[in-house]
Amino acid sequence: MLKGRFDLMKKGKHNCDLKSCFFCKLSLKEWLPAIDVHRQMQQFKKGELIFTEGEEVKGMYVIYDGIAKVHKKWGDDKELIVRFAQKGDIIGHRGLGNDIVYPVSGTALEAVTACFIDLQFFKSSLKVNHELTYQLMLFFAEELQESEKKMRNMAHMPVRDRVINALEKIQEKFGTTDDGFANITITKQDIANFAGTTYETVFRVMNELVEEGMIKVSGKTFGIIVLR
Amino acid sequence: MLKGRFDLMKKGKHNCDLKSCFFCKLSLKEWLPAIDVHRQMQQFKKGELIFTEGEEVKGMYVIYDGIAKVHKKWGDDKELIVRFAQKGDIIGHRGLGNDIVYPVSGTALEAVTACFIDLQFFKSSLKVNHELTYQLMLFFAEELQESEKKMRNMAHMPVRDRVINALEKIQEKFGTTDDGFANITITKQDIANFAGTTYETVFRVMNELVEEGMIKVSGKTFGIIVLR
DNA sequence: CGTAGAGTTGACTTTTGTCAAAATCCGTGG
DNA sequence: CCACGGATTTTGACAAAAGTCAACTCTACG
Repeated sequence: MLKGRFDLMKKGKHNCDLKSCFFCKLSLKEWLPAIDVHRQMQQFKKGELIFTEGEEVKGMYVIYDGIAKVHKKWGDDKELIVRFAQKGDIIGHRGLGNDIVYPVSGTALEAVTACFIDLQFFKSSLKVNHELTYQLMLFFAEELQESEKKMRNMAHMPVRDRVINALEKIQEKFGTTDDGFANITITKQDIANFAGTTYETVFRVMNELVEEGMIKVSGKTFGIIVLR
Repeated sequence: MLKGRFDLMKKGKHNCDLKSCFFCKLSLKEWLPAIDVHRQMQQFKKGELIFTEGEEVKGMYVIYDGIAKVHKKWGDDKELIVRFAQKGDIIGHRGLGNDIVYPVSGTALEAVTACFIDLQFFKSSLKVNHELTYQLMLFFAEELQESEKKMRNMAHMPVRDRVINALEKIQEKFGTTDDGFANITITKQDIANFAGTTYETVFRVMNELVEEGMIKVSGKTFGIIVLR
C-alpha cells in the first residue's frame, strides 16, 4: 500500500490547481516528485472533527476548500484556538514530532474538503525530498516565532488589545470582501477562544469598538472590519 | 572566509566532548561532517546580552557552559522568558525563519561560554547535511508543541498553577542537587517572567507553597524543590 | 554607621471572569 | 398566520483573581 503510493512518486509532477497550496507555495510545484497530494480527498461537515487531540497521529491534511480551526483543550469546556486554516493550508502537521498523539484538534468551521497525507508516506517523502524538509523546517520556525509572540501577548497584553489583535489577524488571514468585512463567518465564542478570553468579554469589547467606530459588524454571526 | 570554514567540513568528525551537545543528541556525532562547531568560542559575563531582539541575525550559539535565558520584551519593563538554556543547548536559532532580526533576546544568567555559528555557514550546512535539516525540523516541531501548550496555559491556567509549573519545569531542566534543590540559582523576578506574572505574585505563591510543604527554599536567590 | 538595593508585606485598585436574568431570534407544528 | 419552546444573545450585578503601589525591613558593603 505504501509502495503503491511510492509509484505515484515516479509520475513526476505535482498536479495541483490550488493557487495557494502549501506545497506550491514552497515552489515545489514543478518538480516535487514525491507527493501527489490530491489523491485522497475527504469531506468534513461544518463542526465535524478532522482530527482529535490525544488520538494517534495518522497523518496530516491539506485543505482544499473550506475553513478549519486548530485548537487545544483546557478542561472540559474551554479551549484555545491555535490557528485558523483555509484553502491551501496544512493542518495536523504538528503531529510530526516524536509524539504519537496529536497535540491539538482540528475542526471544520465550514464544510471542508481536505486531502489526507499518510504520516509514514510523508516522512518517507521528507527523507527523499530535501528541499521539502528544508522548507518545512523554515515553516515550523516561522510558526514558532508566531506562537511565541502570541504567548507573550497572552501574558502581558490586556484583553481589549488581544481581542483587537485577534480581529485583525482574522481579517488579515481571510481577506476583506467588497463591502469591507472580513471574508469569514465566525462566532464570538471562537473569537474569544482565539483571543484567549470569554464570550462575554469579546461581546463587550466588540460593542465598545463599534461605538468607537473602529469596527463594523454585520449579521448575527458576522464579518468584521477593523478600520484604519 | 566562508570557504575557510567549509574546509573544516572536510576534516570529518565532530570533536565534541559535551555529553549533551545539541548536535550530538541528534546522533550526528560520528559523521556530521559539515559543522565543527567548537571553533569560535565566546565568553559572556553574568547578565550580559548574547544577542538582542530586533537586531540583525548573525548566527546562533551552542552553549558550552553556563546558563542563559531566551526572552521577549513587552514594553519597557516587562518581558516573557521563552525558555532557559544550558550546556549543550542551542540559542538564537529562532532567527532561522525568513526574518532578518532576532525575535527574542538571549541573556547570560551565569557566565556563559558559547560557540558562535555563523548563519550563512549554518544554512549552507543545512543544504548539504540533510539529516541535520531533518532533525532540526523535528526539533522545531517539538518546540512548537511546547510553545502552544504553554500558550494555552497562559490563557487558561490560574497564576498559582503557572508558578508551580514554572518551578517544575525549571527543576526538571536543571536537575536536582544532592540535598534536593533545583540545581540553579534564579531570581524570583525571572521565575515571574517565565510564569508570565509579577514578582510579588511569585513571592506570595511561593510562600504559600512553602507553608503547604510543597517546596523548600534555600538562600536569597535559591534552589527549589517540588515535593511529590 | 549609613546608604543602596533587594526582599517582604499589606492595602488597595483594576481587570476580567462568572452567573443569572431578560430580551431576542428562529424554527416548528397547530 | 400565530403561538410556543428552545437556543442564543445581550445586559447587569457581582466575585475573584491578579496587578500596582508604597511603605517597611533587612542585608551587604563601603
